[in-house]
Amino acid sequence: MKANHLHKLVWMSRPLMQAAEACVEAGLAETSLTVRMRAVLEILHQHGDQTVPDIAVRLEIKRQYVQVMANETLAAGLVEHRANPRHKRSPVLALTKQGRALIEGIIASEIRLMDEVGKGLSDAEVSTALEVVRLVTQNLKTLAKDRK
Amino acid sequence: MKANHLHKLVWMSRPLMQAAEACVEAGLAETSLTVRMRAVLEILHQHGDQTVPDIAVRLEIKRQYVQVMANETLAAGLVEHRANPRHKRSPVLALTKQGRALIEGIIASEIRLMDEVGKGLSDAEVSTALEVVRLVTQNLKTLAKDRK
DNA sequence: GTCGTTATGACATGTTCAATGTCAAATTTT
DNA sequence: AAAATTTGACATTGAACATGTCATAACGAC
Repeated sequence: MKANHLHKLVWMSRPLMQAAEACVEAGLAETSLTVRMRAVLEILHQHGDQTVPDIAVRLEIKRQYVQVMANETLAAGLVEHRANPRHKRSPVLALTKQGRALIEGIIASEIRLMDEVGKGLSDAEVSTALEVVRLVTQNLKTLAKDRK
Repeated sequence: MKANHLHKLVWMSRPLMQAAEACVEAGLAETSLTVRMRAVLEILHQHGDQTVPDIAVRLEIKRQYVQVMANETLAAGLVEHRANPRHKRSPVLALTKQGRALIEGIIASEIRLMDEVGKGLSDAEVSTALEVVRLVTQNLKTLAKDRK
C-alpha cells in the first residue's frame, strides 16, 4: 500500500506545482514581477547575497538562464551589484531596499494565503507531509543519478 | 507555523516534480516511450477507454496537444480506435494488448522503485502526506480561480 | 427536418522556460 | 608564466504546451 500511495503522491506533484504557480502568478499580477524573477528575489532573501552561478545551483537550472532573470531584476532596480571579495570579475547580487520590501510583501501575502489553503489540516499533518516530500524528493534525486 | 510549512511544501513541488520526471524518464529509456506518451497510456489504463478531449480534461491541457500525443501512441501501435457509441465522429482510444502490457510493466516497475524511495517512512506518514497534497492542490485550484 | 450551435480532428503558428554551444576576458590553479 | 577554470554575454535550439483557424460532422432546439 505504501508504495502505491507514494506512486500517487509523486504523480500529484505536477498538478500541485501547476496550481501553486497559477496562484502565485495571480498574486504577482499587480507587481511587475514574473514568477521566475520572484524566484531570484526569494533566493537572495533567504540565503543572502549570491552570484549568478550560486543562484543557478540553488534553482538547479543553468547559469545562462539565471543570468537572464538576474539582468531583468537588475534592470527593474530590485537588485544591485556589490563587489565580490572572492571573485573580482563576477559581482554579487544584493536586494535593493525596494527589492527587499517587494519580496517580503509577496511572501507575507503568500503565507496569509496558506492559512486559507491549510483549512482542515492539522499542524502535525502538514509537518509530516513536508518531511515526506523532502525525503521523497531527495531519494528520487539520488535514484535518478544512479540510473544514469 | 502551519502556514509556513505549507509555504515550503508548496515550493517543494517543482523540485519534486523534476526529480520524479527525471526518474520516470530514466525508466522509460529502454522503451520507445516519451513521458507524455506514458501519460496517455496511464490515463487509458486507469480510467478505461476515452476520447482525445476526455483525456485533455483529465490532464488539464488543451485537446490540440493531446491529439498530437495520441497520434504518436496510435502510430506506435500502443493504442487503437474503437467506435464511439456517443459520438460517431470521434473514436474512443483503447489500449492494444501491446500497449496494456507496456504500461502495466512500467507502472509495476515504478511502484517497485517506490519501495526504495519510501525507505524510512511509515505507511501512515505516506498516507497523511498524500491526503495533505490532495487537499492543498484542490484548495489552490479554487483559490486561483477565485483570484482571476 | 432544418438551422444554428457545438464538438472534433487537422494543421499552422506563437510562447515560455530552459538546455546547449560558443566566445572573449578575467581569474584561479599549478 | 602557462594551463585550466570561471564568468558574462549572446546566439541557437528544443520541449511542452497554448492559441487560432478551418472544414466537417454531430447535436439540440424549434
